[in-house]
Amino acid sequence: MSDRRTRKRLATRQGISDAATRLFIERGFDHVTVDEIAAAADVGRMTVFNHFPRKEDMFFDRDEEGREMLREALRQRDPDVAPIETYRLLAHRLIAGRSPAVEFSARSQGFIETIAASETLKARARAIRDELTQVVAVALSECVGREPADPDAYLAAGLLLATWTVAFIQAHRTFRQTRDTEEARAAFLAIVDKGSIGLKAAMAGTPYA
Amino acid sequence: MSDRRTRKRLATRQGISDAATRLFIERGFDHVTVDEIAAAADVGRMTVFNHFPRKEDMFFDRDEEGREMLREALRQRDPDVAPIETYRLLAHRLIAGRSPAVEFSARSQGFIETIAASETLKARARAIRDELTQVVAVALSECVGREPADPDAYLAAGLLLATWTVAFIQAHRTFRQTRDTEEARAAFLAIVDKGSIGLKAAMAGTPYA
DNA sequence: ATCATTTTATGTACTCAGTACATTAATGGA
DNA sequence: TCCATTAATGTACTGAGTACATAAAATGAT
Repeated sequence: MSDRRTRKRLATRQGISDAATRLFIERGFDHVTVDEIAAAADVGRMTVFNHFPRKEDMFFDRDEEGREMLREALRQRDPDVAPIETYRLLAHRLIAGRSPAVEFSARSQGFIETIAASETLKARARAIRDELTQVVAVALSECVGREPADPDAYLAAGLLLATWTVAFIQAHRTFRQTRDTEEARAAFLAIVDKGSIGLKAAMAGTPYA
Repeated sequence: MSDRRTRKRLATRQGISDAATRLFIERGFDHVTVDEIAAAADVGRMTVFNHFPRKEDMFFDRDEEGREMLREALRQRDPDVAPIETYRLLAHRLIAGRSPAVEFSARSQGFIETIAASETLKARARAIRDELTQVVAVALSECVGREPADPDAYLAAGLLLATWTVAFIQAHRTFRQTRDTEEARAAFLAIVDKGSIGLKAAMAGTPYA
């Protein structure tokens, strides 16, 4: 088994990502050079680019998990529950389960502020949001047996991600002002629920609602 | 009057933007250098950066018009029509009026494909979408006399821009497949109308619906 | 018209992300 | 141990964007 190899490779990768993320949060994304990251992680500059084609990839290193979560939610859904309702329930489950994906804490605040301070990181966050929209659209259409390019699925996915995005941002705003995690969670769910009402109305008559 | 100065400045700016856009569409955004743009526009390289801080600014040179249109729609609205319905009517008006903002033609197809082929241009397109969302959220809250950070306004704006974005993309897909402008227009309005139903449901009980 | 002022165009020299390509070194299997 | 594979690294380059200085053009007042 060629295991030590992969373990070492992953360790190197993690070391770079950790060093980079720490530096980004400390000093801001745009005030950290790749050379400094390489030095901090004690690797060569090219090793950094070997593992992370773009500088911002070191910060958003776990974005595949989000995609997988959204796919998995529909894959394991209760057939009696409509896809859209499944996603609403997922939001509640993530909050109840203290999922890091919707965490409102001093730590997550640091991440958010780091992103907000950098055009590059904001751009990547938007790209990830678009990817998630695609994932949901495809998962939705597949889930009800429609073609992958079904316009209804795209509208549903767009509305869903818009809702979650606004919910996330507003919840973080709430947390910033109140420093109260529970209040932020409540704000998140309130907006998700409100958006779900709209989503269901828009999808009335389709298999998604 | 210091008019020739501004006229010359604007002419220089327009010349750069025109040359750049032509080259971008011809050869792809990433295969055109700023030096080539400067040469094509017959100006110095620094003049390019003087007018356009970012390369992609030369392509998206008229994005302020979109913001102004969305603000103006609410400013001049019929008080008997709800803000959300105002935006639905705006979409229909733009289509009926053959507005370049929602044009489906071989020319617009060229623009879209140029954007789709470049991560940088896609990133800027997403940023513009976010800016439009902000504009709508602020305009909406202002329009009904709520605070500018009203969560309902942000949700409404998010859902609205999500709807328009999906409508625009799907309509362009329709056009690409059918080459039929009218069919693309119909697809655009169908999705906008469907989204509006959801938007109204989500905003039920607020002054926005 | 001429000169001083302001604004616009431009040149020089730099930083830094990202790429192409070559090379070294570590690892695993035979 | 020797060979094949893969990871780490070095060198040299391209091209966007910045800082700062300068030239050139337009303006207004005299």
